[in-house]
Amino acid sequence: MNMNNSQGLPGHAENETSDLSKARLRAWLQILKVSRKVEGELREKMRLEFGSTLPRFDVLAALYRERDGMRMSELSKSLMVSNGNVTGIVDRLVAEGLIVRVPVENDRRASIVRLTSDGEKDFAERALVHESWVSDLFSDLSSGDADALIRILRTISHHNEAPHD
Amino acid sequence: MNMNNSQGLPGHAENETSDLSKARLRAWLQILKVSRKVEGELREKMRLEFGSTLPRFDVLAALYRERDGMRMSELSKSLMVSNGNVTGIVDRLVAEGLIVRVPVENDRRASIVRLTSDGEKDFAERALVHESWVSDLFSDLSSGDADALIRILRTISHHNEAPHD
DNA sequence: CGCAGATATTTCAAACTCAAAATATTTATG
DNA sequence: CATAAATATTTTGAGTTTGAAATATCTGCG
Repeated sequence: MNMNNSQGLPGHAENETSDLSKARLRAWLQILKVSRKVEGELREKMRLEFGSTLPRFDVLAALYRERDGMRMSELSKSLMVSNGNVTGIVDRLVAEGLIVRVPVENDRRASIVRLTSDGEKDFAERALVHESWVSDLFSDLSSGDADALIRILRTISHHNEAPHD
Repeated sequence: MNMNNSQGLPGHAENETSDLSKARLRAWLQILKVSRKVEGELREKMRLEFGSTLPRFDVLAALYRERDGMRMSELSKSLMVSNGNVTGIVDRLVAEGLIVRVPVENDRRASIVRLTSDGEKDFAERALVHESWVSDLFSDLSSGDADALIRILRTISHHNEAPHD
């Protein structure tokens, strides 16, 4: 699978996992812990305050950034979830009148999803409240630590990423 | 909901969200991104290499740390998922012969779940491979950054935590 | 003892999620 | 043009997840 000591650091060929490997595992478990805790809190607030869910919020947020709309495949790629998953979320948001499916000229396979004016208005309000929830949950995070966190996490998320042109 | 500027820093009563609030939101979005990416990769490897799933691995891991077994409620609290959720996962692991339910003396409502010897053996092997996967995914994370990451994330996960005793 | 409230777990319905298969359409290739 | 391969999306089946309701049991109080 992977060779221990994959950075080529000096060391002897041992079979136990390295200290570095264990530190990385601890880091991952801590990410998971924070992620679950925060998601749990946000989900509950979403439900109580908006009568909605995180996945729906995520779709609205993506469409709010791309006001001209996105294809289903762009949405699923942007949210890092499966294609089939997005279909169901979009169905419900359409039923709620917050988004619409628009056929694409010259490609009858595809459709573009975009916010309705209701969806735009609703999301704009929700986004402000959502940001305040996050800021509250992260109120122990200083500006410097936030920057450090972002920098470190970026090195992880860029792992094995194709360099763009 | 929350007052802007909840740290009592100097500033004027403005309505826009603060730079700090935005930095925290970006930090949260980055956590979410890494978390989803890593979970996705681990889920796929889990499925291909072990024919199993992350939630099942998480339950086995919790029981491996508590060799004497755990109650359902302890499990769900430790994994930060709902009670009903654990029931289903445990049912499947029991069917696979990796764990057992043991009745609790003097409390017929509760049961204790613990690894079978098969479960213990299987998990011990899987845990090593799992650690190597994580270490590979985090191979750009230095020892110092891992420690910094853990420290910062702990300040977040300890937010609003009841002081013990 | 009797029984109200607390506790532990399961069941349930709805939503989310994935991977794979199915469908529909477009593009490329001979 | 025909049709194989590629692309975009939906459908499907299994599993996970939640929150609420249902069950079963225990505890404390009169």
